[in-house]
Amino acid sequence: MTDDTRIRAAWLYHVGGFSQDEVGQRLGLSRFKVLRLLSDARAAGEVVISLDHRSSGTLALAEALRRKLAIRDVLVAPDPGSADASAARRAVGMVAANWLRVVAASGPITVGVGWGRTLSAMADALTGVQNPQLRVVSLMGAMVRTGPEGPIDVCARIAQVAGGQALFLPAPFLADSPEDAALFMRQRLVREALDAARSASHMIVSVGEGGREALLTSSGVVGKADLAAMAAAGVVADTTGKFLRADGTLAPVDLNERTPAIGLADMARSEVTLLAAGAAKARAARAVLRAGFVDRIVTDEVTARVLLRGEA
Amino acid sequence: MTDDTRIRAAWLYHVGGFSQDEVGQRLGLSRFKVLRLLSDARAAGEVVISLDHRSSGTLALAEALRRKLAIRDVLVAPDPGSADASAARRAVGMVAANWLRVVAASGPITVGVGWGRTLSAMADALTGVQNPQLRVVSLMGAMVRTGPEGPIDVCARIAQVAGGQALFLPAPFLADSPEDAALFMRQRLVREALDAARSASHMIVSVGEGGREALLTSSGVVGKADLAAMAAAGVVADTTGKFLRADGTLAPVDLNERTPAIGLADMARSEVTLLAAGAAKARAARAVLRAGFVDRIVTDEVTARVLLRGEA
DNA sequence: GCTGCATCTGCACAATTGTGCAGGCGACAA
DNA sequence: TTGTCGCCTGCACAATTGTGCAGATGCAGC
Repeated sequence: MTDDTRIRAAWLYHVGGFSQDEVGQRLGLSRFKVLRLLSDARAAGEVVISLDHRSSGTLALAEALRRKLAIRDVLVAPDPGSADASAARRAVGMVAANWLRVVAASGPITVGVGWGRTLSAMADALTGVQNPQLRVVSLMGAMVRTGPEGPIDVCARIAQVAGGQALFLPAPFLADSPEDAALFMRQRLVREALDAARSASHMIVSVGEGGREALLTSSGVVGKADLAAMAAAGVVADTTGKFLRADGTLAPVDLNERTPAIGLADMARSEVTLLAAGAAKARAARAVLRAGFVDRIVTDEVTARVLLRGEA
Repeated sequence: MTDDTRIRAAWLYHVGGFSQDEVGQRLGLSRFKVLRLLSDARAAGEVVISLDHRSSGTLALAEALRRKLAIRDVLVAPDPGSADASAARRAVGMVAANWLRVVAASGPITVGVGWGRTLSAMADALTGVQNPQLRVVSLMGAMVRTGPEGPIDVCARIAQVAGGQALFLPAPFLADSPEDAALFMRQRLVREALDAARSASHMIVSVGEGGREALLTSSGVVGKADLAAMAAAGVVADTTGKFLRADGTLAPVDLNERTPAIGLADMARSEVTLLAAGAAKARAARAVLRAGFVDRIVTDEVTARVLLRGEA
């Protein structure tokens, strides 16, 4: 009913080339109704605009960065202009989605995914994949107060657009003690999920800054005491529930023993794509890159420049 | 230079969410310049909007038609509204492109393609495929005065977006006599192309109405005498250089011996997708369907209804 | 039935986008 | 040097699209 007219309106407008007024006449709706229908359709992902990122400028930048980092592949989204980090996330998300569209297009394939706003943006931009043999596995435990960027949501949304299967890690993102985390990881169902994650040919993760304004902090997952421990241990980045120092090594904090998730060694065995959107992530991204398990980075132009400039 | 600013402007506008005015300020261009840049980018296929066609209405229609025709698959594009046939072609082209995007996504695959305005629309709408192992083969000979809808153009454009390989049939679409056509088909290079075409796992063809206003006539390929012979023999459709009667059998005209192309038997062995855009094509499409080699039809809502209503 | 709450609708107005056209500018030939 | 031809640029104006808001409508709970 509404579903139908929405799609019909979108076709009349985008393919038929009618004005919103004309669409309204044909469908017996007011122009305003059509206006809202169209924006709904865009929000629902029924209408997707996707664009090329291969300008000569970004290509050169990507190649330079690829050489410097000595990794397999670098994709750079053009600078979307605003300092607003959400624009950078959308840009990186779109480029990552276009890449994933090709990778996950067909055949039996397992993809491990992290969480966060950039991965959420990627899920938003992802369309046109139809692969029932796609398995999407969450690489870490779940949050409690979970928005669209939580581990479960991101994983489920990606699986859903492709018509594939989603697998979650049935454990909390952060356990109260290392012993509890170990207990969780011994559970049969958790082990099954972890095994699936370890078999993933591709992993897509993002990076947190480990700071005060980071999503991990603001979402209330890590508390005050943990924050202090992180600062003391020199944590500058976190991915997949692992907290790293600037040199890419695991920081000596018990947090690293308290997150049920796959380990860094598992990631080294898979083809890992790192999403880093926004220059504020540059330092953290550098730390993750130093850890040595990243095969491809997708980032925006500004951040790419910062990474290229940075020492060593 | 221009290439670069065009893409940059597109990102600022579509991803960054700036108005054309603001984009102009950032890039040091006038609003009008930006306006033109954006429409260029759309024309160049750097910006693509694609939309879902799965409304409940068209799904029901598709399923009904699938049962009636007893073929594997039916895709119905929502009615784009105008009686204008080019809108129908765009709609069908977009749906077909979305289907092909999935099919041709990866792995070594050979796809045979026909020609015409609908296939050209499909090529326009096709993006996001990146498969160097894709081989696109033209199923018939070439036209002389060839626009973007000629066999060579369609084939090359599809191959180009995917970064794959295009193979042409190095022969004219129509030879002067059956003997000449046979001579062409004995050429080694022609035989190679035909062999490649026969090995295609998928073929995508459209249908001509065989009438006066058909592209085949207006493009000057068939002359007056041939037209009369076609009328006398009851030709109502042509695909891939074969001219069919309403019952789906080859019409007794020497045209059928004069077109260097793969044969109907070859098509029966492959998975054939028929594109039929616009109700004017309904009769012709019916004839092709009766020939029995079609596995999937992509059509628009209006035409689908006509086909569904039609006798037998 | 009534009340309060939330959602939906369409309007006036604001902003953005698109178009036709006149002038400008460089290329090229005479 | 000059004419002229084609293309590009930006302007005035036209059309389309987007927004805030007031009233309408529906609906659950009393």
